[in-house]
Amino acid sequence: MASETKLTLAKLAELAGVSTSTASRALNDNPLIKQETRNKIQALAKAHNFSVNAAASRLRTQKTNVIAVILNLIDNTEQSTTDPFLLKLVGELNQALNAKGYELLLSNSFMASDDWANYFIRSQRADGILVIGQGKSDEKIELAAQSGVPIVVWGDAKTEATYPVIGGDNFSGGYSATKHLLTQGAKQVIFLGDPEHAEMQERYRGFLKAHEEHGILPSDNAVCAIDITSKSAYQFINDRIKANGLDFDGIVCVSDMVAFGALKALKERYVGIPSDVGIVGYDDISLAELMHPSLTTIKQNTQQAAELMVAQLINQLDNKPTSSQVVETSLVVRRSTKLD
Amino acid sequence: MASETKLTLAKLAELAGVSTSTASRALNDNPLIKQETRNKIQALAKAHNFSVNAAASRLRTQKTNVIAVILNLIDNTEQSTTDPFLLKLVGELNQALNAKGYELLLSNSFMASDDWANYFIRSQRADGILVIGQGKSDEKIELAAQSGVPIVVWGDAKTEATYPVIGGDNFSGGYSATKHLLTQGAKQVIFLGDPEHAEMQERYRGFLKAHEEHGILPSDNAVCAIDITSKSAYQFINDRIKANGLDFDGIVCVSDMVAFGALKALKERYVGIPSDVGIVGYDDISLAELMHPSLTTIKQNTQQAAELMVAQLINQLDNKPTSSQVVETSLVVRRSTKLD
DNA sequence: GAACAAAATGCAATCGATTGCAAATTTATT
DNA sequence: AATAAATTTGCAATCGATTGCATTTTGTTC
Repeated sequence: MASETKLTLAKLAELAGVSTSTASRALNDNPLIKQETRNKIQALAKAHNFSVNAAASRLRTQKTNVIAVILNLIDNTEQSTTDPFLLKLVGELNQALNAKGYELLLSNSFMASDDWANYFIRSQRADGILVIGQGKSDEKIELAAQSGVPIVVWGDAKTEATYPVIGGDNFSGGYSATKHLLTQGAKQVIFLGDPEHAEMQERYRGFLKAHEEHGILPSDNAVCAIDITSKSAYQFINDRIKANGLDFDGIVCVSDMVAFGALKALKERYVGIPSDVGIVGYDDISLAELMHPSLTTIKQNTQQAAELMVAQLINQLDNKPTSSQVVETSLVVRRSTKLD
Repeated sequence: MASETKLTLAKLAELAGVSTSTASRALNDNPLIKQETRNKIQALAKAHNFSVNAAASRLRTQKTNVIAVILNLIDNTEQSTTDPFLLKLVGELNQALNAKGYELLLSNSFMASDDWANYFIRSQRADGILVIGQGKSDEKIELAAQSGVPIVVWGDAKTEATYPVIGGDNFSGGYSATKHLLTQGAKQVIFLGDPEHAEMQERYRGFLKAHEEHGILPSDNAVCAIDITSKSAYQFINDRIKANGLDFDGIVCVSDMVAFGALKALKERYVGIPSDVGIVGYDDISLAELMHPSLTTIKQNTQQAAELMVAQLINQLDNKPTSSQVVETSLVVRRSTKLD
């Protein structure tokens, strides 16, 4: 139905009886233009439903006002498409970016060649990159960062890196989850998740620290390296009990989804929770409190996370100094660990 | 560090000793150019990490290869940022779009003025729009569609509309959920969700049909219009039982999240599931089977949904005829309704 | 080797907005 | 009233890739 020919700035200017330069400046609220003129042109633009051609504007200004958000999936797990925590974070990033006048281009690490800097930035598709997840290796991230591209990563803030990393305090998260279980009287706590990832590694360190403080040695097979999915967790716990019997009385999980999988396996075997086994999740997704029993977990403030990430990215865009930042992290005690 | 000056097509052409036209055509694999030349230039581009300036290309070609995905939130509920189903759909859309060479610009209905056609399309930010959710009113959608913008909506496919709507068969979903409960012997089934929305309305019709077939009249207060969140559901069920006692023995929920909220309330009151109350969800999100008891639900094939939406959108972009489409919908029976 | 067809390449205009600088207009100053 | 200063506005180049048309190169045929 584009009945009239396309409305360009030039045509709008003509309608207003001014030059395109004036029109352009007026729309951008440039103080060079008399207030009255600005008002008039802005009103006219609104009346005619005019909106600046983004492609042309980006070409000319060399700025897109778009930020690429990359879900950095871990190969061969489908964590990201399923995990509500990550998607929640995407939602929060969307809000935070919009608040600062940016739009969000969504990608995952499977698409978009391996050279992010090239694909997103040099091609002028976006001004900066937000990465969700460090993955097992950070080569792609490092590569992009090396080439001077504005980039911020959600991961473990303690990571030594050339780019800022925003993340919860994983050490303290792992520590307080474990300590909580030990304090409740657990003697054999297992760690459910792959300590190879940067974030998990820190949590595992916290796990060890808590044990140390309690003067307890984790059992030999305390570390259970599994994929970060509820399915893996379910299978693992099943197999473990089948093979060894119930040789643990507490579980520290690396995500709520993992905890749910474990919970299911335990319930099916009529293991009492928390009487026989206490269980702590990570993330505090909205379902955690809906579980039965409700899930004790480590809460990470996603809204704050998103705001910090965006703030650090904007710092880079403005050539200001940047730094890694830690997001609030706290233990939320619920029924999966609490014996009334 | 962008040490060298920015690499443009012109510079690349110079390096290759050809004109920019040839370089451009070579990169686009235009058969006008000798195969040998094409190979050479493509190799050179790769070697120098060249990638075409998207802004310039979009300006010239009048095509962005970007699709805007709008999470059409229902005012004053936060359904969308929390509901895993919707976010899952976004993930699937991302895959489906990428497979067709499009990128995904994420938005929600709060930002981006009210005039979507204007904001996204006329401004040349995107070539088309995918809307997730019809909301309570479709004015914004209708407005955009009226102005001839390529647009496809996830909602109820039976909706009479000028734009194609992709959705599950809500009537049949509501019907089979209800029928299943009645067949299991339920006498007083309630409908948990707001029948004002197009999708829910259809499901409610199915609910009525099933009752009719069983020769049962739904009770007066069978319809429970609540927000589509687990919290509302939890509160509602709590209040209801407090006020009326347990005056129902089956619940048809409009989403799994709603079902979870109801489930929690029931469990806290030691209502037996499914012995006292059977419960059916909708969507089959990954957590449905992890619940205890696992949740009987209506599964909607999100991958197929995404593919259909993208296909219909591309039809519009190609000026081919389009149509609303129905996505596979099936009852998945689990423990929340099945008395062994 | 001339004549013509086919294949390959290049020229130059174009997409639409922005912005440095120059020009025109208005206001202030003496 | 004349000139300087300040305020507004307009001219024209620019961002970088694409493409219709013209031109050159290569190949074919007699």
